[in-house]
Amino acid sequence: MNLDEARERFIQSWGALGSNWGINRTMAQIHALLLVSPEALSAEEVMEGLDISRGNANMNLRALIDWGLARKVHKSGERKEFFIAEKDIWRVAMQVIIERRKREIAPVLQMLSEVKSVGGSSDDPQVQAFIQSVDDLDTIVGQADSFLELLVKADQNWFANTLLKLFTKEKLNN
Amino acid sequence: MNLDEARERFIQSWGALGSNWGINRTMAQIHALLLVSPEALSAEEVMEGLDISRGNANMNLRALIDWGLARKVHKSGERKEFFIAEKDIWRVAMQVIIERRKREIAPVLQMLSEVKSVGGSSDDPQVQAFIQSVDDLDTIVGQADSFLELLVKADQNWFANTLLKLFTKEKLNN
DNA sequence: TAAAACTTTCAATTAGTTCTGAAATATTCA
DNA sequence: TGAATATTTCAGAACTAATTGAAAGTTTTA
Repeated sequence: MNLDEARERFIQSWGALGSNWGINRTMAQIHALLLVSPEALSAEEVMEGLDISRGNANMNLRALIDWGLARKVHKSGERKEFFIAEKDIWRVAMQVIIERRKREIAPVLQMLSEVKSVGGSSDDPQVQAFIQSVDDLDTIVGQADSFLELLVKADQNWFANTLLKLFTKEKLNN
Repeated sequence: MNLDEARERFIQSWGALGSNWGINRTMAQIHALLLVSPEALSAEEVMEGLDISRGNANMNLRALIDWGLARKVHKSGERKEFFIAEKDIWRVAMQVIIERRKREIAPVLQMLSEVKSVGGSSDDPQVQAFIQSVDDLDTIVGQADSFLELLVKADQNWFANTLLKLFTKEKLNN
């Protein structure tokens, strides 16, 4: 496999992954293209590299910047703006994804606490069963929420060192 | 709020959550409906309960079974098949993680290892830089994958007690 | 075995999302 | 300032995913 083929394959795959995680395909592809480009690229170059329209390139570059996954750089003597990917993608990408997930969970926790009020102290077994299910969900969704919250605060080194080592130890002990 | 309203609200919300987590809305709604139904439901009942077509119900019930989130049950004296959801919500969460790992993370790791082979031992700085980027990603994605694998092997109590408590302590210490 | 009961499939439709490209706006240069 | 260059916007087009419903397939019963 030569460099161009490898880049192409990488960009395609990364795009597919992104689209499964709530990042649109083109946005993820632009991100991939910037990641594997040693130099900052102009909007023009992104358009050509991925064969997309000016509007599309512009919109998704802006979205990437919004998300903190890319930024504009200025090349002296150049009039155009250039773009590079944030290389520390753990910090940024994970942050973004985790925060998104948290935002999605919040309304569910709200809903769960609301529906628990159903029927008050009814002893209808249907109601009992429903409340039981909802309680279980509430527990686990709550745990997921706390966990995500902690991940948001964790940084890459903390994750790599503390967490992974801990897991290894735990696993060996059991 | 009465039981039917609560169920309805629950089904809607769960459907919305699912669609953000790689499970399509209808699939998640069917799962929710089965979760809050004390009895197993027939395809017919699912269709009526969610007001969806026969084909849609069938396809998504099959998908749920595929994902290990529901199963068919047989009622004696009945000719129809009935469906019941996995009620242990921890297992549901783990099952979703298992499937998504298989479907999404595995191919990405595969791709990363393939594209790393680019140019063999070339000392072209372009190639070097590309390999560097890919290596970084490989590390991160690999760590995330290992983490998920361990999580899947862990049980809920372990997670709730050890992991969450540990995180809390870590956070306070830093 | 045949008709009834039930399940699955799939082509066509509908709904939802993303992309294009040309026009409008903004910025830079001389 | 005004011509050239660069960026942004957005309505409609193109594309993708989800859904329908009718027909084909399968299993059961009598």
